[in-house]
Amino acid sequence: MDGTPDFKPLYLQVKDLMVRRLASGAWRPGEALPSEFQLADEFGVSQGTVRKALDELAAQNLLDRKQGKGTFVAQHTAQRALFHFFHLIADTGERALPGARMLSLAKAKADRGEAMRLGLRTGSLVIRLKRLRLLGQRVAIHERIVLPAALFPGFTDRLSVDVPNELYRYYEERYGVTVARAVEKLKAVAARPDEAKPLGLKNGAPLLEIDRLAYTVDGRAVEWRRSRCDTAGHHYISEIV
Amino acid sequence: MDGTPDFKPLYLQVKDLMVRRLASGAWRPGEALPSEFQLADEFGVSQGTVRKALDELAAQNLLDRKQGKGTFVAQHTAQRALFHFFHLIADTGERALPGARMLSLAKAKADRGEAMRLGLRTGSLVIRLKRLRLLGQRVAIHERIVLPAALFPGFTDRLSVDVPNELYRYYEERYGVTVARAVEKLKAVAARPDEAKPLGLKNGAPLLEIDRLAYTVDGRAVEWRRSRCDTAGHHYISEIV
DNA sequence: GAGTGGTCTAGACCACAGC
DNA sequence: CTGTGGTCTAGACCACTCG
Repeated sequence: MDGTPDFKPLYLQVKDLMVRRLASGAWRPGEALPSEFQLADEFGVSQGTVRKALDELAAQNLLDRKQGKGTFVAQHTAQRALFHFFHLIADTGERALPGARMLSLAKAKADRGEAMRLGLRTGSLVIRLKRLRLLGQRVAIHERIVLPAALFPGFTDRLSVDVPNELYRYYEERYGVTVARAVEKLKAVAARPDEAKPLGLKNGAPLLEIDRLAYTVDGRAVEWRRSRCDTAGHHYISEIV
Repeated sequence: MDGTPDFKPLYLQVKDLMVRRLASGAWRPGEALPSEFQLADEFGVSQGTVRKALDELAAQNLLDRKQGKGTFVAQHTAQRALFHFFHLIADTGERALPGARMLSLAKAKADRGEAMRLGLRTGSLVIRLKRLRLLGQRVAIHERIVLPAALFPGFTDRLSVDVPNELYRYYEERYGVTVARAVEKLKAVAARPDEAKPLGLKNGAPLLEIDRLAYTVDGRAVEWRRSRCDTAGHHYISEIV
């Protein structure tokens, strides 16, 4: 009747259960998981099967395994932001997290594009955030960020200056929203007047547009971010293996 | 005296031996490897240890494992080119390999930049190739490719029109040079006259520059490619996991 | 030394491809 | 039916961390 073979290895079933725990917040970022043998007992499988599930989750960067210490729920640290979620680096090879200067922060009703990308109904409330970012000393990125307001209660009540530079860590610590995965679409675009001016460029200057949708571990879109970057002296790095 | 702990798991030693076979051409693209048990016998380890080495090589896309059939050396097919090595896709989500139109093909002495990137001595011979590429029906990419001439004997002797669109497959089949890995650096740049004209753009129009260095399995750089792309209606995709 | 993850082994059985 | 890779188990031992 169906056609789907629907055979699912044990270790994948175990993995699904673990993902559910991560998504539900039963296991929180930074926490240590029970040992492999404890988990094996709990799930009624052998330690080897648990290990295979854990290894896959670690490969997806959802867990951190440390020999001799234990298995920990991955956490958004500065290091992770820098090496995992920020791909713009200086042409010299140096990496540094860019500073940020807030331009505006407001709550509004989602337009069609925002609603579609974030999986909301048109008219749902979203938080819109604009800021400039600095590569080295130079203002080089104009950034627009859109969040579903329902997931971030009280976000706009805070003074603009309070919203920190490292947003993913902030989402995680303050709202329990962990970004696990993102898809970036890159284009070259011409700078518009409102972007060119703060970046010290002429209208029409080439900018690298990075259009990012970020997702939680259970697949909900939680942030839409569009960064327009002056890539003089910097580049976006992408490794193909 | 030394400080390096230098403990190396068996499966990594086995993996190294296998990589050497791949690099040497003892195992050629498309070929089937011996079965896990045969390999285990040959290397004097258990089948589980061989499996772990094979799994890592498969994860690096150096091998293809097919249940019920065997383990095969990865090969550059159109599919692989499309999904693995070509990241420009239409904004609609459609993917298609771009056509190519050769502009020029010549042998010359490497300049400093070419020599440095390809790990050659200045003055070594390189092959320079320029072409235009089509996204859909539109000429949208201006591409410059540089190869170490020593690895591709007779390349420039062929009529330009003979050099095929899918270069990586051609390198592999004709010269036994397999591209296993690449690093791409992306920037937004302004179109120069010689680029703008064939692309039907104004001077200074924004282009996405993709600067790629491609490596063999044993880490030698074998191609430097710089593509400048008109990204109207297309984008470069990058997934962060 | 006790506890954790990492490696290695050996054997049984399952899913899949192809003759 | 046979051969391949894929899963699952159980047990031994190794490397690392920390008290």
